[in-house]
Amino acid sequence: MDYKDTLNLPKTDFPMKANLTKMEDVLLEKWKTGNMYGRLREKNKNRPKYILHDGPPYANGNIHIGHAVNKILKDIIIKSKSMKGFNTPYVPGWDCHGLPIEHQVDKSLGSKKRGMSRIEIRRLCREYAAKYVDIQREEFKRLGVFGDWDSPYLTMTNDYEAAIIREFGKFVERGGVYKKKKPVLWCTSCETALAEAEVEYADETSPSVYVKFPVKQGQSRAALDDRIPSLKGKNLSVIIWTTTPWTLPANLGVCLHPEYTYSAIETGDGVYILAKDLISAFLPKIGKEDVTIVSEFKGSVLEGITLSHPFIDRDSIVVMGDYVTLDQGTGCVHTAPGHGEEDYETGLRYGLEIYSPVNSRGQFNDDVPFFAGMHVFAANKEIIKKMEELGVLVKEEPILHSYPHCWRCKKPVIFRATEQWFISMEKNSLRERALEAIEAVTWIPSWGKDRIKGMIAVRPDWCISRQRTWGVPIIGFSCKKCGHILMDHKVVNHVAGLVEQAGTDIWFSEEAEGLLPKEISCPECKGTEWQKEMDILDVWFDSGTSHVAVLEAREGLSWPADLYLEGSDQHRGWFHSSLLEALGTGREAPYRAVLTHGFVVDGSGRKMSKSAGNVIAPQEVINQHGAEILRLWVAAEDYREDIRISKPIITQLTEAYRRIRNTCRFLLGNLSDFDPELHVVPYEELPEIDRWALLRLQRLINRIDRGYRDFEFHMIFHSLNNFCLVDMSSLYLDILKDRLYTFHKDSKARRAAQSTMYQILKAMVKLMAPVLSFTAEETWGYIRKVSGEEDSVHLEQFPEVVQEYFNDSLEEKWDRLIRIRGEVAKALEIARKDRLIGHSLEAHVDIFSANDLFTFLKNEEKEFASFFIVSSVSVSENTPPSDAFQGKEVEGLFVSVSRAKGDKCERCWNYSDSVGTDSVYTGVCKRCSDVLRTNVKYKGE
RNA sequence: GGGCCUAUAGCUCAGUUGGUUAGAGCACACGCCUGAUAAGCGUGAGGUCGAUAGUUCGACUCUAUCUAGGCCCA
Repeated sequence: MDYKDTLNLPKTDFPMKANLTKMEDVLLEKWKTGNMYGRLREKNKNRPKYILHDGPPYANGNIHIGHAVNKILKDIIIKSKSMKGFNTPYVPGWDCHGLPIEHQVDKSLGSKKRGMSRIEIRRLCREYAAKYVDIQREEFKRLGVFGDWDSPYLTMTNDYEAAIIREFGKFVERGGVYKKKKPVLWCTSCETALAEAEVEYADETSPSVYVKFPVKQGQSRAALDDRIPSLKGKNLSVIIWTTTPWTLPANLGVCLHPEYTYSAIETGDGVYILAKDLISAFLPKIGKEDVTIVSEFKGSVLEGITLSHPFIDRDSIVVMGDYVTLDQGTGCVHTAPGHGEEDYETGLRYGLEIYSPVNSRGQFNDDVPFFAGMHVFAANKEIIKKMEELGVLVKEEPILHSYPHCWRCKKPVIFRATEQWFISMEKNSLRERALEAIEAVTWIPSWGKDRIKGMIAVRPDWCISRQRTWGVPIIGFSCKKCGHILMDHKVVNHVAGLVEQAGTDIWFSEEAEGLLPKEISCPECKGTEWQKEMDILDVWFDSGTSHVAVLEAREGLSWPADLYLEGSDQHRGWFHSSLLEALGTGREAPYRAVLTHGFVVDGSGRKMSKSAGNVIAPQEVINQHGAEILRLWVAAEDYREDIRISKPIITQLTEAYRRIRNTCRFLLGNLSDFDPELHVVPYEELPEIDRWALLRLQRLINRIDRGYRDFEFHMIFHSLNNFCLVDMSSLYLDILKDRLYTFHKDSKARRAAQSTMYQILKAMVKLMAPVLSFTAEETWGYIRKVSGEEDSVHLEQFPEVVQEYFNDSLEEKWDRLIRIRGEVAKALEIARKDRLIGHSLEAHVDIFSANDLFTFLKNEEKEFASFFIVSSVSVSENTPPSDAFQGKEVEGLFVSVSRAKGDKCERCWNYSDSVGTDSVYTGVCKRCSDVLRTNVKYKGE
């Protein structure tokens, strides 16, 4: 007789193999048609809000793995906060303006761009951005991210652009904006400013020159002589080295490192000053082998000394800068604040003029002696000639180095100071207030605070102007008559009103008259003719205002955000600009907490790059394994550090996924005939092992709750994984099989097991829902609901811990029992090796012990057979046989394994003497025949 | 070159205020089972805790330097 049909084997349609890509598509469709996001908002509308404000990705290209990490983390937080009882609206956004898009449009236009108007180019940029918003939106949705995808925020909509302009107006109103010269990369052939992204570096030969800057007689020289008497009376010059002789007419200073040692050397052509470490490299240049060192001193000694410009009647001041290096040259850096980034910074520090006597075509202005009208590159030769005549040229030689070139015309570019717009860090104590505001924010991890503080503390004023087309215009007007800049927030707000209706295109289509309020005259000269500004705003200003344009403006959201969550590069980016924008307009920090994640790197910790060939695209993982695996990966990794991804890591996670899935499947299969409304056995009546399982579940709930609370999602994955594996699969569920399969279907013991499993399954599925959103939802669909439960797990709340289930003595006792079970397993394994047994049910186990341990074990004797999954166990105080297994971790425990007595029950596979005693069911044990007889009775009724 | 950060088994992670032989799961090896079956169970082997020096009775833990890597600058 085959007894298999008389067992209660697991039964479920829940597939073992997920076929995730397909299942995910089905669920995405279900969530879409069922308006999942809308239902969540409706259900939670009266709950306290938790606002995670989305940092806008740039609307360019497909999403990469970093985007996926960011959005999945946000989604996990949104979903977990929602299940924790918060109302969690999530409005995704995109950053739509800016150079990279304009760049792409330029590229596709090629030479056609020349004939096009700004309006036309802007239209193409807008279309380009809109296209990628759509593409990325679909890609983000595919990840299973819940959000208001139908109405995201875009920095290029009229209302958003108007908000940007009003915010700019607030800065104007508070006097925080000013206009000043600053050097920018400039192409003299295209006559345009270039961004760093628009230059290409290529090797170029330049004339490098060593030039004497004579120390000027006078007060500063006298002071120097006092400090270093050995220099007194000497013909003293500081020697500079530069590869751009054409910038010498704009020289206003010479920069030394304050800490380096400089030497004054006697050359026969007067005393030269240069860095000590560079002397040996310098001497061959002047054809010397040896020189007398007159004196040595730190660079700081020379600070403020006045030098004479080598060929113009002008002073040059010795300044200090720690960016001076000893790689090459003389350690004395020619400084022209109008022609270099570092020079500019230094110039600001020392109050030097930002002097740049070069026009847009690269020609020297008329006020430049000798070289007026000459193109700067052509002037190099002439300047060298002039210096040679004057005897200030020490040495000239060609040098091959990497030099920036215009990406379009391929010609070398220059640094040229032009008028730029700035937000002052000092006006209204912006820097100070920002630093204070940082203190009030929770930074996770905590070092984020130091990082952003360090940046805010030293950053220069915020240059907000860009000489570009695709962006929000800087609302500024200058008087055509006297050049006065109109700084009036009322004017700015007037334009904002126009933009709200017509978009920022109106700035480019209308003349100044059409943009200004009526009857505006110049406060300086009473002129009424105005010139509009053509620069646009830095895109960081755009995204930096999102807290206003989105959080303040949108119904249902609130200000400030509870959380900003982006990669750690955003300490300089969005966290930074948002903070300055908010403080600069009189608010506090726009976020209560800032969470940062690391960057995705490959399996060996290297950054991903096309050239290294180690890029893994999210689409690749989704198509091959499913978005769920990507989500699990994000949750499994400690994202505060670099996040590694590789094929083996993904493989490992798919294995872990299967394990979790299979545990759910087993639970479902064994609950097929369980109706929670009819069959629940109350806690008090549960066998101890079931109560232990529920206790473990409470621990899991606690741990996972903490994991979500502290944003430590890898704890969640590991806890869940371990719970499924260690507590459930290999222990509880393994032991339970006998009870579930062989006991009477309606027996209390079996219903008790099912009651426990039912609780465990439901809790597990809820706990994993924010991470394994698809699988949890799929599983939820197979779980029998009780009234009041939702059809989607995402509308549910997390399970609450039941304090009653905690029990220290129970926990202690079971820890001990599990350790003993481990010892028995070792003994069984030895018996298996000796071919005494195969399956553990073929074994009888004798346990020997004494004293307290014996008492403890004797008490549990009856439970041990099922606990160890063997046929029988006896506990005795006798002396163990000499070949007994001695406990390794449990002192005083001896285990002896023998063949189980009796025959194997054909039904439950346990060995017992009772097999064959029943007159009808001859092949089974007493326990089974009892069940079978009851079944017949049931059937007969 | 500067600021911030990271380094524990092949992989993903634990490791409480410095205190016994550094833990888990996966992967691996060997075995069992065939009533979770493209599943399940057991046992085992893996680590001078990136390197070096120091503080200490004692360091994975504290300090310094170095190496490798990441982000942001220059």
